[in-house]
Amino acid sequence: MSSADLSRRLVKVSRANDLLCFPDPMPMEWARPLRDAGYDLLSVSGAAAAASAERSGNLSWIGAVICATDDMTEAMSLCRHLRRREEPVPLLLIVARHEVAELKLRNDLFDDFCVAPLHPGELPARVEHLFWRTGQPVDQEVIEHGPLVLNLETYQAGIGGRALDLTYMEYQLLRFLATHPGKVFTRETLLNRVWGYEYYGGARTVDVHVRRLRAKLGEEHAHLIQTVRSVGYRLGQANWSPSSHREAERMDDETGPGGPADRVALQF
Amino acid sequence: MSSADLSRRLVKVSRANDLLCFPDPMPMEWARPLRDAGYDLLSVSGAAAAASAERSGNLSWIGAVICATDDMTEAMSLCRHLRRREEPVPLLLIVARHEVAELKLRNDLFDDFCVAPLHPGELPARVEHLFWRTGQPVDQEVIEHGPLVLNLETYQAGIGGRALDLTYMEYQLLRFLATHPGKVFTRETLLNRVWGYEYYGGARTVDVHVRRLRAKLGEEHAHLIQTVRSVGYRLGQANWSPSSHREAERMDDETGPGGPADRVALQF
DNA sequence: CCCAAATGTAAACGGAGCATGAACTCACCC
DNA sequence: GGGTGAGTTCATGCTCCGTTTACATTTGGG
Repeated sequence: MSSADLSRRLVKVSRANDLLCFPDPMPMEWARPLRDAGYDLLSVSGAAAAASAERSGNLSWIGAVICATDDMTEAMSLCRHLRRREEPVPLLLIVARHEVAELKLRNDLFDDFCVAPLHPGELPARVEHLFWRTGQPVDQEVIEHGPLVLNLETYQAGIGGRALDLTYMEYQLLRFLATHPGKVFTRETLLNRVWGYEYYGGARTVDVHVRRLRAKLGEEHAHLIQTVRSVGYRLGQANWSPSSHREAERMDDETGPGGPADRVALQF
Repeated sequence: MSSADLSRRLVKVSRANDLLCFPDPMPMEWARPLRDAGYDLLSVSGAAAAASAERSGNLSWIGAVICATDDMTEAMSLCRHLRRREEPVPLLLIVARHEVAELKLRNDLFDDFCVAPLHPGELPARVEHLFWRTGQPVDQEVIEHGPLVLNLETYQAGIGGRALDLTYMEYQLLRFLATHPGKVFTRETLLNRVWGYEYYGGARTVDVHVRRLRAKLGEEHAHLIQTVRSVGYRLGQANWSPSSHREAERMDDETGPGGPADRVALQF
């Protein structure tokens, strides 16, 4: 046994150092630098395995390193599962080069990511930084949109000071809409992003959940979720020209009526 | 100003995103993918230069990408400076491989980091994720044409600061015309491109929609959609020749008030 | 000035798309 | 096993808006 192994065991006594890993087994290429940095790895084969591990009371891990280079679908499923936990843990995703562009709309599923192939030192450095900053108040823990408040840590929601008693799917749907206020999402997009890519169900499900959300928001705020006919739904009175003032600086030599000067930053 | 510049100013799909960069100039290797992703780069040579830029009121940047591969000392100095700002901005650090281990003790100086050399797509993806998790609103994609503003994400439209309540087909038609300003489209072309290639319907449908659009644009802006007799419709360059359709039609021999410089050659 | 073609205008029909209420499935718990 | 609550699906009615149709108006050529 190396001295590194020994010190890891000594450290572990005082602090839990377990990282949840995917897939099972974790490729040695990444398992080794993590182990060398003093972490213990608990590999799981997917979301189901993680769930059963949790049910059996094995909840000691303090973070997750998910490798999505081989099975992106299962990796994303696992990410989504981990995000549902009452006590979310820092989640690091490893993706292949050609899939970097795919991350764009899935930012909510992970806290940090690596691009494979990567320098051995990067992985533990990134985990370290992740743990450091999750202890910091950098990340937003609430989403506010007008009278609407979503607490991402406690999975609570409120509107106009009143608490909203939302179910899980209701919360997830509202949260997703609220993370991109104003943007219109098709039902299909919502099913993919909120229900999951492996979900196959009717699009009317979205309608029903929107309806329940509106009911719980109350008549006063029901209009926060707007229907865009033939397209989908969006949250709220989107202020759709917040960048106009920046644009105006570059267009100050434009002539003619209706120029940026008299354009107001409107909110509807 | 060239005609190309004019048209670019009138119509653009904008993501106004200024990033502070170090060093000056930013290495093309990283500047290019960031520019390609729609960011504007403001390079500074160090903390002092950033400070003077701030004093001169140039505070438009919304994030910073600091490359520490060449001058780690100055880079760290710049990081510290940015951290002292009243309104902190997301800060991404680029370090060389052999310096990854150095980061451990400086976690507080940056929000995220990259290890050089890196995949070109990683940089914008990381910036994107950084903005997402720090709660920065991602700028919306809009099309502007004079007083007309179309928000592609929210399916909203406005004219001269006033919101336009458009139906789905109205919006799609206006959007298509606005993405090719000045170009004349036959009714058949519009039916194909806006309604769909498999659409079989009367050409008068276009007329009716144009009429409704003009009505909603208001008398002041109704001329934005111009009729070209025996041909079709176009979204006009009415800023400089609002009085006469005839003049706009005969662009070949025109000697009008706008001058040749303003004549837009760009018919795409 | 007249006529024909092209376009503007108004109204009405009909269907697509959505809200709504209720029933159904499934998991979990006492 | 009954009960409860969440998620999903189904059926129905309704509103909106895209399309058509008919008619008025404009345009341009002879």
